[in-house]
Amino acid sequence: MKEKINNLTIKMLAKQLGLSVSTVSKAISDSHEISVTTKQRVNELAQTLNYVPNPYASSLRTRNSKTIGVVIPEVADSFFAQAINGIESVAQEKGYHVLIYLSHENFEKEKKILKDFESGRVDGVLMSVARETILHHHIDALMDKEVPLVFFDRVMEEVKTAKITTNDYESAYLATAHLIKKGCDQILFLSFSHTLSISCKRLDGYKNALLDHQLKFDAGSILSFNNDAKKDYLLLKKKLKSIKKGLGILASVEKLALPVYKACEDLQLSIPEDVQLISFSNLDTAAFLHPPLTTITQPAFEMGKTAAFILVKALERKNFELAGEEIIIPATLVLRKSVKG
Amino acid sequence: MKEKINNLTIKMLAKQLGLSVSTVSKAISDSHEISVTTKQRVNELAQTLNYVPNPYASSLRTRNSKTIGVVIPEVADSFFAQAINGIESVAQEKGYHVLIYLSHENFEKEKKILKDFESGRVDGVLMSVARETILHHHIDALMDKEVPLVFFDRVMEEVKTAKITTNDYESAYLATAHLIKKGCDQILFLSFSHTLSISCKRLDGYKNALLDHQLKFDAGSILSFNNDAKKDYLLLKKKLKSIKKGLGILASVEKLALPVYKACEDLQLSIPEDVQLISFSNLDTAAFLHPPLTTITQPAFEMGKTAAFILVKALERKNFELAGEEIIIPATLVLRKSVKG
DNA sequence: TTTATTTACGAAACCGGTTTCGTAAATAAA
DNA sequence: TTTATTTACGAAACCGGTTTCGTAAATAAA
Repeated sequence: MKEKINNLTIKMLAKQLGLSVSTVSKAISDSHEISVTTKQRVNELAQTLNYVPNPYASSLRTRNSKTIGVVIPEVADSFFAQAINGIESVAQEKGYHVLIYLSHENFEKEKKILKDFESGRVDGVLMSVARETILHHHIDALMDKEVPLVFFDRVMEEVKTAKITTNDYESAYLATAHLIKKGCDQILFLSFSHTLSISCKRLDGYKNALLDHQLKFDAGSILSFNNDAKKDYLLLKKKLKSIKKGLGILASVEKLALPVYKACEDLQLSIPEDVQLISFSNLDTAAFLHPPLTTITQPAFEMGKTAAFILVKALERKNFELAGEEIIIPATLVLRKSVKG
Repeated sequence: MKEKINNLTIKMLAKQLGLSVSTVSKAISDSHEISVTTKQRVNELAQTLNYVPNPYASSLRTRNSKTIGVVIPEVADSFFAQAINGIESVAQEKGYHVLIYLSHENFEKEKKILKDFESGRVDGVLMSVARETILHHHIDALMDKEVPLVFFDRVMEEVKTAKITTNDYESAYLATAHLIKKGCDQILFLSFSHTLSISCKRLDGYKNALLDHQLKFDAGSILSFNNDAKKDYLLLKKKLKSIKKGLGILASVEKLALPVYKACEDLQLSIPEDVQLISFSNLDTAAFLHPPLTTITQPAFEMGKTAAFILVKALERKNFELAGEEIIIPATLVLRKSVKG
């Protein structure tokens, strides 16, 4: 750790210009109190001396940091990567900085992250909750401190704030109905959580599609993954072994699709002849998988962008109320060969 | 923008405890100057009142922010997403915060980002340079301000600082040799840049493998992509049309692999019968593409982790010299069916 | 010409921590 | 018992901006 060189400050500028610190500060922020001539002199010197203001001094006084915190479960996932892109696009345009935190699906980590935000480190928060998160007192505590928070994708219904989601219910319904239409009389639902908003809605869509098509819903058709890749894989394989032809599978999140490919390969089951598969997924490679994967593709970039946009609006408008804002951006079912034509 | 509630400060704690502000500050930072009894009293009250110190006040005085800046070209790319994971793992462990910036391969954006870092916003920087970046005065300027910077993957040779890379030359050589062994007498090199460190090294490996195997290197075999997906695709298709059987392709970055699949599909060329393909890639889905893609898989997580680790070391040790540190973590050639068995 | 207003700036307080330096009281050394 | 040292704390300056309030000089209004 080297000690930093004495940086150029407003004080030094002021001295060189024969002006007061306050005048220089105001000149730089283009205050109407300062004459055009003076502003020019100040900005010229600032330019030539390469003056870069200290953001933390400013943050301390003004109580805002031009920084937003993004809390997501993971980053190596097409959906979240694309969502970050969307978030960055508005952050960059509006001059905000983006702090990224990963909860790794862990409630304690998520709590710790939000706790830190109570310090005033960020002006606002964009968040997609962890798989483990059931309670929301950590979120409430943050919002009690007047830190605006916008959910995207994985929301907590009980928390009164903006929520940017996809039409999870409808998409799952549509996908399930599609599988039924293509001849599946049993459909496995690969579940990632019993409690996450997206999981519940997708499960509901699946259930209701079954019922509406005179198929019985059977709890045994829900296969719960537990974020332990190996165990989950064995479970899946066991399940697929014991199953008859005409099976459909709806994978409720992206990461559950590849294990199906793998298990089918292992068990010499053909997709889509033996098993038809649809997955929620934003994989670029979906079209080139073997066979190409039929996906429910979420508008990830749009969702991130919208969430960031709403948040920035809340930060910049005096009386913008987040509580009402619930925006649903529809996903699209992209038909490919993992389901019969 | 709501005005923030008056936050709990050290001053208020001090008042309630009948102590001075300095004593409370020292107690909280566990200074040896303070008695155990007093520390306990202070920490107890801090706990019960939920005191969270203002990081910007602290940053301002101590001149460090416990924040590192990460500058990458894009995030929706397996390599960078995994690298971020690696970075986050050490940041989280060591108590650093991660600011993310995307250059979108654009030099001006990269310059602007680094310029902002001259403000002292971050303690150190992790960076993978943009495609467009040729000059490095913006990096020099930052380093002149004693902000340590560590390159990973895409480095600037001329800048004297730590560099975490893969064995690009060897990997490309190996892949090319492998294609030759499998019967390719012409090999296309799909290039992403003429100037990026990784591109040059990978090209060199390719060239030398050709020469060492008595194949002539032909400038016409380098196909330059220009970050314009549509044009690039047409270019590729045109090239593939005019080519005889026994072709090999080495895609020098991940995003150039899918267009090959697409073009081959369009042109009814079989991989690997007509075209054999190897790509630098960290795609999870590589094994399930049609056909499975032979990849040079970079240790993305490790690279991010190592880069962050070295940076933190430089931040925490008095006289740690980054200039010498050049760590090369080898990639692995993963054989799959896009090359003949 | 006198009074009111506007313009353009400066002094000083402030944001909330950290650090330096000074000192009374307690303890150790002579 | 006297002197030196250590312990445990506090006052005040400091980090580098921003903001409030005050005012001389210039200009406008009466």
